Amino acid sequence: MLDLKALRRDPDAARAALARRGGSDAETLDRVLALDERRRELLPELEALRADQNAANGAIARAKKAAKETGDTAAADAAVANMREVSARAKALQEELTTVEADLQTTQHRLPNLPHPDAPLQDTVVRTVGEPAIDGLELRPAAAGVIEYASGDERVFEVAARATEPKDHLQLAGPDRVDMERGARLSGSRFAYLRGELVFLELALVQWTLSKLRGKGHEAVIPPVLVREDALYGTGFLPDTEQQIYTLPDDDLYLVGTSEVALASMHAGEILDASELPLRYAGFSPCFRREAGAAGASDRGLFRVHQFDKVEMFSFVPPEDAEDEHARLLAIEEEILTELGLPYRVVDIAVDDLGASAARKFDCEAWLPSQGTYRELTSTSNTTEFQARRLGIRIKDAAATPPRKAEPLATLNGTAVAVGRTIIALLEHGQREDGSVVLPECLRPFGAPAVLPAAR
RNA sequence: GGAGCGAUGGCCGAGUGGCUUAAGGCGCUCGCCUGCUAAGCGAGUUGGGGGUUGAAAGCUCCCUCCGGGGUUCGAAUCCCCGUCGCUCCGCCA
Repeated sequence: MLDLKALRRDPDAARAALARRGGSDAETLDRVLALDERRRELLPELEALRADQNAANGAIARAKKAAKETGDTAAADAAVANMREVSARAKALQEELTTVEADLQTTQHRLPNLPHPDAPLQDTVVRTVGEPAIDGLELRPAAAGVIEYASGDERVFEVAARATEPKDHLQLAGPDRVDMERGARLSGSRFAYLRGELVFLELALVQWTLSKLRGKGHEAVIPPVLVREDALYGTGFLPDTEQQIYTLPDDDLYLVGTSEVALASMHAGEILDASELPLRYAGFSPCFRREAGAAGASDRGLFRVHQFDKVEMFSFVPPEDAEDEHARLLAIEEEILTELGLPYRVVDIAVDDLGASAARKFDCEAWLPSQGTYRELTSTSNTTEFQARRLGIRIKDAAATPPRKAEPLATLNGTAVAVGRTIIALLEHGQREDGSVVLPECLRPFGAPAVLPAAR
């Protein structure tokens, strides 16, 4: 949600920023401004009547008291009759105001966040890190260091010219470890059983990540994944992505598509003292997505499923620190990919693809050998004050000079590990000629096997 | 799933239709007093919206007793719906 006062003060700036997203936000903005104006016409009128009522209140009380003693109720009755009229007018005004305010709120909720001025018009590769090849197939130097390429360097790698075709994750895992067929039989397409060693790989991945994040000040959280509508409106998923969300109509609950929803809502309605910030969390939860209209053969296996587990970073910071925090979350995502030995690139996401709540978003895309391309593994968004304003999360600093009144803070989110997609990348990159898979050293202390035997 | 009880300021807690503009206490802040500390005395202490202003300060009005409706000239107080908490019964991984 955007700041009404700011919109009122400088509507053209907002209009220009929204125009970069494309779409018809300008009309919505005009409607918001018109409703706001109407609201501010009605308010003083109604408040004047209220003041009358308050003033008359004591007088009526005294007249009633006097009437009780003297037995003469005429004065009291006249005062009441007079107020009856005022009250009727106030009631009519109140009704109109309520309608206008409800209308204002739903209209305001339709406006997306203003994009960051640096958010590009097209997806832009910021940097590419690591050699997009496969250790186990010896298509890459044994101890390849981190290689950085300049922004926009879209180097083409000779993936075709190799002795052995890389296998994809389904071939490497085999139907006993990623069981799509039985998953489909149970729940439909895009559901899978994860079995055997892969379960320990997931748990190791999760615990390695949570431990790392704890060291960086992110408190581990397992949140509810069934939430009320408010949480989805508050985080900007509604009204916007309803076709993507599972609902339980009998209970008025929704299955979250990411723990971002639950983490952002954790402090809904709270006023936090500046000294408590930053608040950083790492949520671990399943995520549910309907993936309506996402049919496509390129998303075989675990890449795009209706249910997956994810470790999500979430930060509450003062608005002026949001950009630094965004860089920090991105750096953690890159650190994780690097330590897992995955080549990746960072993409600055185009304004028209930001989603309602983000002002800026970076995706980290890992190289998938079987597809010969980079695919999204993680993503981090700076949602500035957009979510906090909807959720009523504010920062206050009484100790500051001058004292800082309660105002919305900034929220940011970033994927630490999307388990399914990370497993895909780990399998494909660790594969050896015989079909076995070497897993990253760092996961072993957390219970991951050193090597996954070849699929039967 | 059934039955009952409850929700008041940072905290405790009074308040069953009208000077409640929410008593009283605790905590906190400031001041006075004071060898120091404690005690004592005095003042302050929810959040939000509108108007005025270039902005801030100030001034002013309104709202705010879990949330939303209703009754009434007037609601913390009465009625309805919802949320959350507690107790009992039933069920249960």
